[in-house]
Amino acid sequence: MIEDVELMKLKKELIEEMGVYFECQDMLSPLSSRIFGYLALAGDKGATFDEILEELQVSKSSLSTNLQLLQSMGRIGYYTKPGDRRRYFKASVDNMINRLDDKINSWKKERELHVKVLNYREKTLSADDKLTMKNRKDLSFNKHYIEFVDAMIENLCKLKNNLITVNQVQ
Amino acid sequence: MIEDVELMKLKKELIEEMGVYFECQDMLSPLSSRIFGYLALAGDKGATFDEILEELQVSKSSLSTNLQLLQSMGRIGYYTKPGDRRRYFKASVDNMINRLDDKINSWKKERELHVKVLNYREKTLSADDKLTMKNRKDLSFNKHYIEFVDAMIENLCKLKNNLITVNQVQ
DNA sequence: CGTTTAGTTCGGTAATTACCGAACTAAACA
DNA sequence: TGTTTAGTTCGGTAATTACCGAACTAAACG
Repeated sequence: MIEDVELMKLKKELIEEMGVYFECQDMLSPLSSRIFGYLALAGDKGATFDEILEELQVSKSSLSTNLQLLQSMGRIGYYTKPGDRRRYFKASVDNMINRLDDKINSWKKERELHVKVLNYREKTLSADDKLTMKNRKDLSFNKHYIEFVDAMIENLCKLKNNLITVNQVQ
Repeated sequence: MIEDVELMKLKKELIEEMGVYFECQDMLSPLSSRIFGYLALAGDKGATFDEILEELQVSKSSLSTNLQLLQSMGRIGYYTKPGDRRRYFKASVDNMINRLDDKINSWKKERELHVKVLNYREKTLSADDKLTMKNRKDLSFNKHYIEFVDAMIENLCKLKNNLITVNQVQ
């Protein structure tokens, strides 16, 4: 692969853009999210410790710590080649699916909380309160939201399984 | 509304549980997420500055700052009553829908990034590389993921409009 | 067995964030 | 017009987080 200057610039920009996204979206440290972004670009062959070091210009210790962090979260893994001591870190399809699982679980938690809130609100509203239009609307919104979250979870699971199937073909 | 001891304890627990959730999920400060949780429980009538102060036991300045933050994010609003200077802060249905919008936008960003990564990867892979099974599978996963995200976005939008409609009835 | 390679561990520091108290403002009340 | 109410603003501090360098380990190589 020939790395021309333009492509290298594009790479740096993409890593930074993904970095910001994962930082906010997945609550990763700045460095963790840039590593993850870099590995997303590196694709199937992954990248070695030194390659990441070179690209991101950070200390060995920070890189080591953040690679361990990402591995413990199930976001990356590594493989080795016989006769080569280096690890090839990569964000595999399995890791991507782990990330989906996290999203599914967070919707499940959101559902659980909504049920608890609805429950609490029904307990605390007096019989009179329940008859007012505002409150009836409010509670019905809550119920609809729970149904909505159910649909979301179902969809996520379906599409996750879809991705697994596609990946397993051959 | 009579606040018995048991119910108060349940309330505190729920606020804390939501607090932790929103902190991670929506990147809110600890206090912001607890305020939001409290207002979710308070429901349609909302809560005054002093009521929140009393419940969460924080300083006026912190409360003020975090209320402004939540308002600027579109996560809460307030209304006033004639002859009552106090603001009644609340997380209305509209605010909940704003939150959904944020989620939709983040999926859109995720889609955009995936397209960019796919683009980059196709550029950097040589013609030979593209023929290997691993890489073909890898790129096809990427394409499937984009389709998957499209489906997610469509679903979120549909269900958001659903919620808006339900809310507008009367 | 000494040296190189490929990381890891540990202690510390710089930067950021979250929160606080005190002083302040602006409206309303007496 | 002075006082209360309902917050806001500002400067500072405590806690957390992110990162770093230096010393270390464990495997492999010569």
